[in-house]
Amino acid sequence: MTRRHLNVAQPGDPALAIFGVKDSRSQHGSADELLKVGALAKSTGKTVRAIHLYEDLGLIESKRRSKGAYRLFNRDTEVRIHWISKMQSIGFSLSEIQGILKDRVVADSAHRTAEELQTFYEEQLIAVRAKLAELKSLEGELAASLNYLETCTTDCGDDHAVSECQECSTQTSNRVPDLVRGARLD
Amino acid sequence: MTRRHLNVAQPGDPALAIFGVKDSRSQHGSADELLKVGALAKSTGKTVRAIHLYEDLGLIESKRRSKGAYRLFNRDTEVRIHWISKMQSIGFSLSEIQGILKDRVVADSAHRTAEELQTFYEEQLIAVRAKLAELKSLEGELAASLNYLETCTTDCGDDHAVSECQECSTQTSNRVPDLVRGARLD
DNA sequence: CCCAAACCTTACGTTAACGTGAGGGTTTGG
DNA sequence: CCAAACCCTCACGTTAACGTAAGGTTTGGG
Repeated sequence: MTRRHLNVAQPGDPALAIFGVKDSRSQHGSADELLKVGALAKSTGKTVRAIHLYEDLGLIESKRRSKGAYRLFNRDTEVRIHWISKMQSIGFSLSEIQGILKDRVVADSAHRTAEELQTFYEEQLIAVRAKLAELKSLEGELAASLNYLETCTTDCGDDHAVSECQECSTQTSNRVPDLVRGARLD
Repeated sequence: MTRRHLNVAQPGDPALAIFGVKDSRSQHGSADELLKVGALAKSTGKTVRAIHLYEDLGLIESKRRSKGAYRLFNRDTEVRIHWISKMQSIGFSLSEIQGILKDRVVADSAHRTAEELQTFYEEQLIAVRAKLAELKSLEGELAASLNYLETCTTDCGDDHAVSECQECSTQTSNRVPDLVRGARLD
């Protein structure tokens, strides 16, 4: 009872099934298709430790335990973990992911749950678009810098000391890309 | 001499000036325009501690110290720090940023230095484009999920238990967006 | 000249996301 | 049925990027 130090959704919470799935893949495999943690780790590219952590954080849940207390997961957990990986690689923290999953309301109302998810994903969409904008801007800056540097390496003629770049006569624009300026020291 | 535990570029390294700047802003203010750490912090939105850290990591450098050892930075450090912030917000770690700055070769050859930077930025551009692709994919998934959920909240009619979503007859597609599937529990 | 505000160095604390054993059961192929 | 391969539960270690506090010096306006 006092064992869990982490913010975990009550283990007693009914394992909510949210939004229908007509998709066939998710309905099969009732009992035998269960994975032990090692197999799950291998198939998801995560470590056993990571999977344990995710469980502690309430991000995943094992269907049941073997007689010897081995965790047994069903296949859909792979989907969940891949999703987690994706979210992570995009910049979400585990606690943010936790937030997403917790957001699946407790009240057993499909409409309310759907609305909550909608609200959440709308916010996420805005955040994602902001990140996209930033990255695009960086892409542009990188391209500009490469362009600038290209001129340096092809049009500059004889090599010279870096300090002489101060009086460069090769570059036509007087605009030095931020990524070049930023990388400079003064 | 044994005081620095961090990977710092040799303090003795000549403060390299890389690539010319015709831009007027960077040529002015010889001595009086210096900023104390507090002012720099305020103008960049960083904390004093962070700035000290950046200095220890060799990401920035104070022009000189006052008689009482106060750090005095020149204006261009603001540019550098804003650049650092941008890089961070996009997902680069301080040590990666360190890598970028270290990459400004020691050999005093403008051509070689330019080539190094080029190589580096080319890699970065690829990485950035990969991240962009991932984010775009996520954007699409979010949009699809919102679309799916929109149908739930508007076309579904009477409210019902979440578990009944399993036999949904409202959704026309049999494809449940990953972000909805991923958020489900089984 | 005086004192509050700002700065200095040193060093321990913190959150995140696992890594890495320790000590001890469980499974399973041969 | 037995050893190798897995798994379990603690629980402390680690890296990153600062936060925070302690104890002392420097600045600058009144």
